Amino acid sequence: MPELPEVEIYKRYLESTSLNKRIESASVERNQMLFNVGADKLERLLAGRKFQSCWRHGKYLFAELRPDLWLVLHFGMTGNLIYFKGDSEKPHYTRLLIRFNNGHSLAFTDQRKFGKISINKQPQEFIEERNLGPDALQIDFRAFKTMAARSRGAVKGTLLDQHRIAGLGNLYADEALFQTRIHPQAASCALSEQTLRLLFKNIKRILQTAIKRNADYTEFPKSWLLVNRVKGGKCPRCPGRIATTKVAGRTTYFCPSCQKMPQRNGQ
DNA sequence: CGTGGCTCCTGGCGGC
DNA sequence: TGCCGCCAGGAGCCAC
Repeated sequence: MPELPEVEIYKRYLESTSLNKRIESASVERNQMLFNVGADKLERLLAGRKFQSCWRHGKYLFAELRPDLWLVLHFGMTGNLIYFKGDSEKPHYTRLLIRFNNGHSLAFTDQRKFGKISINKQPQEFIEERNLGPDALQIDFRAFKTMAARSRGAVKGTLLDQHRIAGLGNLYADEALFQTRIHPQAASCALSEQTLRLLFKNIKRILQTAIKRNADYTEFPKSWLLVNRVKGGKCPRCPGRIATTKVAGRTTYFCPSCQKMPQRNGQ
């Protein structure tokens, strides 16, 4: 599930495989994923150009074709990038295929088609158009605190709202709340400054650790909820059991014994 | 303004 | 063994 760490890994993958190579041709295999550009136009925009740089904001990946022309990828739930030799064995679920002049190709694959492909003049323009919040790795504590204080709903919903903070999805939101011992239903504006500071630090640490480990869950610390995400499973921290509930429409895993609702007077 | 519910899509899995 | 229905998950959209 591509959340911020996965998209950061895709960015590095694109940078290490596909930068500064002339694009011979491109083909759109499924145009329902195109957001603001037609298949013909996208193919024409890509052909003959090179990816010059990459940028990431939240769960969005931007690839520069020209200073005022960027390809924008969103990976939905099952999106992936695959760089491969030749185009004989095109990967399953390829939605956009980009052929380079070195005989290699880059495929944007997406089994469930929740991903989106678009074109924009500038990443910043796209971010403003979509009204995205600050990137979860870039946001500072002041902005984080203000954002949390303004949100009256459950803290889990706040963390998932890409307009407030961009990059966290269902799994990493649960992880951050678990590691900070916050109940996912707690109102975010009811959290003390001390708790918010801890949550802020944990979000950064969790995302950075995940990136360092290539977003490979099998390499994550055993103390994380992510690797113990089984209903009724043992909490890695206390004798309690992992439970599930729905928060903000999402299945939420948490430990009811170490993630308590905050008391009226803080904490 | 905020939120809950529905929708898109597909494969995997539990139940009968 | 087969089939049905449910679920996962990001995010836009609509109704309240």
